[in-house]
Amino acid sequence: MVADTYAARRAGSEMAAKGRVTIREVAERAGVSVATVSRVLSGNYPVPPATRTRVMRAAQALDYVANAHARALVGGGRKMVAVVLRQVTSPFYAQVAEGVEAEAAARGWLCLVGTTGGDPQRELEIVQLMREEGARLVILVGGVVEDDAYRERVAHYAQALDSSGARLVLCGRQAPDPDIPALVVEFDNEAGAHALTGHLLSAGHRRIVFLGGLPGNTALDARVAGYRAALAQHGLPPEAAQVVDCGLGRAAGHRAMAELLDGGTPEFTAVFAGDDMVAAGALRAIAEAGLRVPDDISVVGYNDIPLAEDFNPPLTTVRTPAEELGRAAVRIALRDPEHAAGAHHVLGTHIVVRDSVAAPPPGRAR
Amino acid sequence: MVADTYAARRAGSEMAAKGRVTIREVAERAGVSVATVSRVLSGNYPVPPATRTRVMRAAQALDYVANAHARALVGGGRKMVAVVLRQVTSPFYAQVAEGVEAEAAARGWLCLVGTTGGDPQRELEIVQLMREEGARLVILVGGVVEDDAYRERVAHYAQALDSSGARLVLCGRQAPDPDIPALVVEFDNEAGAHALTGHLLSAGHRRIVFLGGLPGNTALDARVAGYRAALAQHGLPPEAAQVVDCGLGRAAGHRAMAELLDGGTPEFTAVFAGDDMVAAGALRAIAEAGLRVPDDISVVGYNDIPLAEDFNPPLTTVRTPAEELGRAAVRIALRDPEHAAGAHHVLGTHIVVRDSVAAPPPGRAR
DNA sequence: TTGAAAGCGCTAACAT
DNA sequence: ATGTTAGCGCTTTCAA
Repeated sequence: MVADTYAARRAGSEMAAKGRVTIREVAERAGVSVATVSRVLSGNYPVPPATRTRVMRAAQALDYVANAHARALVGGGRKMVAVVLRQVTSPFYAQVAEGVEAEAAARGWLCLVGTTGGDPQRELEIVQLMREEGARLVILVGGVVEDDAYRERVAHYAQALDSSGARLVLCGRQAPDPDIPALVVEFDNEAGAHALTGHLLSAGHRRIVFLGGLPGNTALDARVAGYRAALAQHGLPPEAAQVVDCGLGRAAGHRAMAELLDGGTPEFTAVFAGDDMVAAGALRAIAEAGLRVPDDISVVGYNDIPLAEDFNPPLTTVRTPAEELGRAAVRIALRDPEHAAGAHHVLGTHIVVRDSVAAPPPGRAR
Repeated sequence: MVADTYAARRAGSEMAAKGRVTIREVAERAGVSVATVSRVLSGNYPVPPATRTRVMRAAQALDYVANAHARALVGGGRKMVAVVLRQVTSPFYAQVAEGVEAEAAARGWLCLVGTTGGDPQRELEIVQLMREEGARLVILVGGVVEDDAYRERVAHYAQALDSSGARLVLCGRQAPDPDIPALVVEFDNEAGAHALTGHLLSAGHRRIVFLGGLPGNTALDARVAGYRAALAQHGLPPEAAQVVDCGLGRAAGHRAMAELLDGGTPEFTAVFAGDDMVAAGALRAIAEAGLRVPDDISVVGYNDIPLAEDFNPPLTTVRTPAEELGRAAVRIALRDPEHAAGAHHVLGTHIVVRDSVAAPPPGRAR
């Protein structure tokens, strides 16, 4: 009596071996050598139609799939790009990842995704893993607090990757040293923030708080710099700048805004949120405080995530073409590998005007 | 005269070979055999501290990283799980992917992500790729139109994966046949839709349109079924059900809603959107038509994506714990591999009440 | 305690 | 036109 388990059934027909079907089994079934099978499947060598068909049939019948590891071992590695980001659920990061994946797939490259949760230690592990896996392109996405440890880490990644023929791309963060063999692709955050602050200023606002600073984070620091520069250019004193370093995320924006509103009607008339998620939190806190946007307070965000248009009210923000950032990263890195090292590309951004900005309320202007 | 290029510099110190550092180089530097190095690095074999240190130092100095392909070839493959989904920018899918990634990472597994854009052909290619790559777990995420071609495809995936010792998990979609060696983890869409429709009914609505049907898609079909069942249970005739098969996505929801509103004030008083993105589009169209939510029309969505709370008004919807879906998929599949095949797990959902539902306007009730 | 050697599945010379 | 064979980098017996 034999139990009719999957294992038992599997062992039955086709004489299927326990593990995967190998090229040798295909060769046997087709009555040729493994070399011939390899040639047929690789398709890079002339093989007479007759044997070709025999081999294909055998492969099909056995449902053979090549072992990518064995192939990579002898062929010098598969074409694979690795994206490393904080989290995939951030709309902005997700779009970048999608861009990378799309561009990679279009060129027949594989895409590996790793998330760090913002932990440098984890980032290091992931990069190591990607190296082991033989990724030829490692793309680090998103801003980070740039301290000495970071600089050293990135220098090490770049050197290590470079010495094994792989390439490092920094997406939305800077290279600690221009001599490092890494390609940088990012947005001009300072210019974007400058323009956006200008938009607020033009509407008549003078007391604008920047919500979501993150000292050391290059992306946020650049936005803060643009904000300050715009204020200064408009003739306002340095003290006019009010930066709340609450960090990013909807929850942080909500909490910080609630605190700001705690003491009754605030002095400021506009809020520059570090990104759209912060803006979402701020919007919510303002509504909870019984204030209206943009009548009582104007709010702007950054990134123009897909749902920014659905906020209440639709959010005025800066469009940073995230998917294009991802696509550009792989396109540039792959187009001209040699020249890419040390290169620095900046992608343009522009303001998207919607309904979250109005003139400050008469009583509180100035 | 020698150009001081990176290549030249690299060739200089350390005698670094052109490619990656291999175990042999480490062995040479440490003055031991490759076997010893392997034993030290694997750590699964007693090695005297003295040699151990020597080897570690050599590996460190050379910045050695093992070749995962070679390791996989001899060691039977790395622990890797593959997630295949339509796109990463959908908030719902992104959350599922994050859950999978998190649970996999926590167990030391690697996570490969592939996107299909909804193309069955591409899905097939990706699954093939994952097989080549030696994924031990392939997770297909999201609903699909379930036709004969689909059934055949999935049966083939499952059989092929199973015969090479890998496992197939269907996340949010059904197995075409319970005998197929695949694990299914999904939500009870019918129950969720039933409850949500009941919520609308309790508020006094009788003319509710379902926006976002997608005939053949199991997830949507189940929601429609729940919607119809609730209507029937409330004593309404079958004709009371009005299903608009516009498919999913914000754009589709917007377009379909705009059309519905084209002929002036509509007959229906509430909208059941197929998911939150459709709801976002519908909300927008309603606002553009000069109508208010929930005063003129009530709207509900499905999935409770992270930003549903920020819609205008905050959206009443069904919470489907997407990240937990992803985590559960890998947890269950890994916990009891043998028993997982053919198993079917259903995760609970619940309504999240916010501000997008009110009683129908007096003049239009009934 | 350590080394030598046999493969893992595949490709690419090199033979025939 | 097709077969034989030498590795790719690593782990793991089997000896010493």
